[in-house]
Amino acid sequence: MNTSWIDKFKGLSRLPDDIRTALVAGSQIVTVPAGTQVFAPGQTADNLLLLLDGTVRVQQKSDTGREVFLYRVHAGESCVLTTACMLAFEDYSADGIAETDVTAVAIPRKTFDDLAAKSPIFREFIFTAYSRRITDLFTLIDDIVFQRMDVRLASRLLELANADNVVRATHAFLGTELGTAREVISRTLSEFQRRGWIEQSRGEVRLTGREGLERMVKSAGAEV
Amino acid sequence: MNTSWIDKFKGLSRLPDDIRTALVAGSQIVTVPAGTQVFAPGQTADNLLLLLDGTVRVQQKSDTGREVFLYRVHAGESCVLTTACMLAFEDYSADGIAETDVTAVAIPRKTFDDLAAKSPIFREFIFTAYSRRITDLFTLIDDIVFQRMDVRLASRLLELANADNVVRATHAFLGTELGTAREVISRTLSEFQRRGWIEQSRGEVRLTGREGLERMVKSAGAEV
DNA sequence: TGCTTTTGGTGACATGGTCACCAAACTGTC
DNA sequence: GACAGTTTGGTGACCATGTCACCAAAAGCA
Repeated sequence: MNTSWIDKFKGLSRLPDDIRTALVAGSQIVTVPAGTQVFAPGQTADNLLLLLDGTVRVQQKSDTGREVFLYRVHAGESCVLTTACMLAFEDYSADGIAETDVTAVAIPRKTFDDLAAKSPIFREFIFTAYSRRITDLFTLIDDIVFQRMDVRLASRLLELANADNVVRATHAFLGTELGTAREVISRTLSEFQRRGWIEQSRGEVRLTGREGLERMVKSAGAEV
Repeated sequence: MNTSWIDKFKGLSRLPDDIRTALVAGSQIVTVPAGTQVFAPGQTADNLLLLLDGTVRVQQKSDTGREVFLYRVHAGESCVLTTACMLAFEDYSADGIAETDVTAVAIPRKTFDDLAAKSPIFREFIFTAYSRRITDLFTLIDDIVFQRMDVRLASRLLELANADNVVRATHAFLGTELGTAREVISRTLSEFQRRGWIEQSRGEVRLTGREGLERMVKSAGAEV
């Protein structure tokens, strides 16, 4: 039995051998293609997912059809919201989408509960994951309420850029990512371009002057 | 040993007798006066609080000194953020203040961990509490991003009004409550007054036409 | 090629946040 | 009561952002 994936998760690496064995035996590795809805309100989720590879985007759907990005689950993190999903709250309306092809460890409810009973380290791992999400949401709220749009966009561009300093995203995508309107993104990007920080082409932003963006973010005392 | 407070918490009422005894024996009832800081970043919290009476206001402090209200913990709910506080995340900056005199059950870390190991029902109670907070934050974010200020204020006034339809709060307080500026509250309240929905006096808003406020809230498909 | 869809640009306008002030209402002190 | 200081609320000007109504260019497709 291969337990090697366990060490991808910081909080789990200290698990004793018997728990590691139980965890691996009681779970399975799954892959889901990009675009799959990993969880959704009303849909019973009977697995806790630990991401080995890829990213999951968690977003809030409003009544009016618009969407706000909440957070992104990366490899090495767990998608605790699926456990909240298990509990099925009435008015809750967030869903999770695989942004890329995703490989994950699926821990069924029974295994999850057994381990939570037996292992203090596993418990701490779960509580830490919950707390991390909560504090992430705190900083997101702080950001939305207090931070200027141009700073938030600059910060997000730096985050999303690949090794070639290119962000592959439409203005509309960046809009939902920051919970704003496409027009606002268009205007702000034009301004960035005027300052020589970026070049634009359809569906793509090329960062030609990271320093400018970084300066803007830093001088605003930026959160992520 | 008096275990009667346990039944104030919906998720705990199903606890078996031995766990009830352990919970009561391993915790104590505390009271804190209004205005006390219940938890804060950097401050080690070694107790999980279950509120028996009073309310705790959880708010985010921004770098610039402004504050946003995040949520309110009521009697019968647990203040799970103290557990997050135990974990002490770097960039986390929310604090909790007793808004009224508060009576609470303080569960020290050791008892908490013992019970989490022994009782599936206790575990579920804790996970439910976490999930509840997370979904609360989701609806808050949705509200901030999509809802108009006048609707949010109307909704909040209805919530905060006492039995006499009076809200005792300054404009500045309502401002932090909704994450906006005092001036915006002043303007919006003037408009409500013009429409005959409220009367104002210093530090006090009297709801003289709840129907109008309720209509506004309902027609916006309102969240809390 | 022409038609449709996706993406991006733009002006006009409404809402909300910020700033600078002022005025009125309370508080405490003499 | 008179006075000064503090708290609370009101207001106009201005800027940032969200909304709406269009249009145009680019890409996809029959």
